[in-house]
Amino acid sequence: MNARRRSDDRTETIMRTALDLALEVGYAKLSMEAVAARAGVGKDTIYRRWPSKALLFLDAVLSSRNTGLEHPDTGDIVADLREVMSRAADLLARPPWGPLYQDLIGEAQHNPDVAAALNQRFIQPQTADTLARLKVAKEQGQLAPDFDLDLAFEILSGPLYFRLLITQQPITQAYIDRLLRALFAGMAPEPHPR
Amino acid sequence: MNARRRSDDRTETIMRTALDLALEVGYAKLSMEAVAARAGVGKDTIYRRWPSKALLFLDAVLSSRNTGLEHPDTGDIVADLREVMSRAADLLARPPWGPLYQDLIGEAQHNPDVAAALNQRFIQPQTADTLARLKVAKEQGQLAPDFDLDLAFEILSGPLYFRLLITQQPITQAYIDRLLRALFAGMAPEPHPR
Amino acid sequence: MNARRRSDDRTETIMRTALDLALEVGYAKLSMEAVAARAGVGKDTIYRRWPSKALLFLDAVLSSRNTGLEHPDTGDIVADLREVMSRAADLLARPPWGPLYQDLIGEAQHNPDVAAALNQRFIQPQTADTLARLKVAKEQGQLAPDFDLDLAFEILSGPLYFRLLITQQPITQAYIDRLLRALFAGMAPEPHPR
Amino acid sequence: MNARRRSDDRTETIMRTALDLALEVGYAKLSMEAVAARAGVGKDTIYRRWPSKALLFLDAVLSSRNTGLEHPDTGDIVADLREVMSRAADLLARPPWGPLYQDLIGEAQHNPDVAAALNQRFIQPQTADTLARLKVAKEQGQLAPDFDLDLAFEILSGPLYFRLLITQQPITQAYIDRLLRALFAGMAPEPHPR
DNA sequence: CCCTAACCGAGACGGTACGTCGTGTCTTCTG
DNA sequence: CAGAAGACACGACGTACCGTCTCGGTTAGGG
Repeated sequence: MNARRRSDDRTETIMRTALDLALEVGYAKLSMEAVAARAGVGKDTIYRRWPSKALLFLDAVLSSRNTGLEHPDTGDIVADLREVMSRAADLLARPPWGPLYQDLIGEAQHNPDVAAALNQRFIQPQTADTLARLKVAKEQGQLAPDFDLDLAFEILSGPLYFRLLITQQPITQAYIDRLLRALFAGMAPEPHPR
Repeated sequence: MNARRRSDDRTETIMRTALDLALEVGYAKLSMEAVAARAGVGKDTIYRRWPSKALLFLDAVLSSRNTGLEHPDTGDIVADLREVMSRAADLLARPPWGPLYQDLIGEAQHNPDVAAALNQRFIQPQTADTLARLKVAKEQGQLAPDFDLDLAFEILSGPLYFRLLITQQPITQAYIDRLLRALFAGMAPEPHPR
Repeated sequence: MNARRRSDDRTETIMRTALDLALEVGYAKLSMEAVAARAGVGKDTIYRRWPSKALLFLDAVLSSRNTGLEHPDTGDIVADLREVMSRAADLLARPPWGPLYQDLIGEAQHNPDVAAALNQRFIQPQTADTLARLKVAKEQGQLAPDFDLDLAFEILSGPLYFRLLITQQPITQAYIDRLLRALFAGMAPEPHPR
Repeated sequence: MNARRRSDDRTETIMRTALDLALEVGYAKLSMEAVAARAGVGKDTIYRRWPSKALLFLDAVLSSRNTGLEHPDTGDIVADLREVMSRAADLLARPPWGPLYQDLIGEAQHNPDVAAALNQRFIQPQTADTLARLKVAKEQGQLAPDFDLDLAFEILSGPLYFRLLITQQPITQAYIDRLLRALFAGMAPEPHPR
């Protein structure tokens, strides 16, 4: 009801500053000293809140905006997935967020705390949202009763991450459509499946 | 024809030392100083050969062994893919190689040189090998003429990397089988696709 | 008239704590934070009373005890001086007071406030006491009318401080006797002075 | 014969810089960071040579000049002592050297390394020089055979240090003369000594 | 006897400096 | 004469205190 508490102000100032700097020089060259200096804050004030650069960065990235990646429900599961995948590709594979997200995942590879926090705060909610939408579709009969929702999610997500992190090929709308078509129309090895 | 040249010895000594140290303390805590000291080599001798820690590490990891991930051809494309995917999962997602491979990919996220070298020296050959095997299968009529080989490769690889890098769920034989079944038996959403 | 006021209690608690800590870790490693923490007192409560660590320390040392260095008057000026000098050497050049006193003088070298307070609160009273005793002796005819009292005091004190602060040689009873003998029997360079 | 070695240059640069800074801001506010920055040198380069600010400062002060406090020998011991004491008072009790010397002695009060080095490198040589001059005088019959040389030195030095370090009274030529007169003419307690 | 202003503990805060580590370059000296 | 050894300038680390500044929670005295 009343004004935001003093310490909260600093927390947000620091995260915003960290994000700004990360956007300017990249996560690798981000330094606690620079964040402290630009934020007009003592280093202790940062270390009191985050034990490492990695977790500050994670917090800064994940707190900075609402992802806008919630699933709509137009009644057409394929259209809805297409919509969210497109938005995700636009957001996470393009500047300014793309490099930050890549760095976050890069850091997670050798930092269990970051890996855990990233999973808990971003991957799992996003996964749960997708699975919920798929579940509704299955209940509405748009998907077969034995449709493997978990696997479907990974088949849709995996290739996108593969392109983002490994081959760095662009993730186009056409590619998303190919993926969706393969998943929902079946990728039968023979001309006439079944 | 005669004994290996002196400088080659050093190159290999350094790479082996770097690899040993990386296995002991992890890539993040690997230092050029430590490599030089343990290898009994001047730091310049390292910098003369590699421009950065990242590329030395990449070289050390990729040169250290033959991957053994070439595709067999038993005539059964699914069995052959299953075999290679299992071997890859065993090799790349488990200690001692798993963490190193993860670190390599992590480093690639903010280091274009590493990303390029990793692609060129590991990902692309591996991709080409798989695609070649798939092409043979298509020519033998095991796959439909319009079967999207590139996409198939990414649908098989993507989810494995997703689990390795993002969710850190285990990559079991059962999971590989689920993936292969989905891809080759089709994942029709409705009982009677099309 | 009634019980000591609350704030006085704190003042003494703080000084006592400062003294304890100084005895344990030395003045150089004494910190206001540590004093506050051990005294169970806020830092402001200390700063409200003393403007700096140095002046708190000075207060703590000088308030902690009565020196017991007042001059007796047995009628024998030499014996009386000998007595006081011995007591001073025992007190100020030996643990636990010696190191504290040395630190105080050390601090005074670059802190005019400490230098002034030390002079005013310890050195000058002590000097005045000695000079008063010498004056009585002169009036009693034990000393020549033109005996230079001020200089005599400095000749007695200077060498003691020289040993305490500079050469760190022990100040023995024998040394004090040598000093007194030199001063009162004369240190004639030639067999027959003048 | 050939040019000064590189590392020697840095050693001297650092000492000179430390001395300059000490003259500007005083020893208490001298910081290793500031020395390094102004000398254009990494902090490690300083720490490789001196383990602490105190020892760097000591080295800087003691190496910076020849004291010029060697004893002349005009044949008149009193005149020679007077000469050296005057020069010492001018040098050590006046800016710019006075404050530095005071700080050095101040630091020595809680730093045994500094105390030892100061004694060994400055006090003892100076003492030895004075005693040698006194010894010559005694051999020439200017001083009585039982003249206590060591004590004489301390009676001459002690009061000067007492004024410098404790009471901060000025050390005038007149004061030096009073001291010398007292020592050599005798300070008889009675009107007619002996 | 309650109210209220002063005081207090606790410790966050912006700073400064510490002493250490690793980087990539540059020197020195040796086998 | 190449290479080990390591010095070097630099930048960042994470820590310790400084002296100032909130923040609530007493606490005692005056109404």
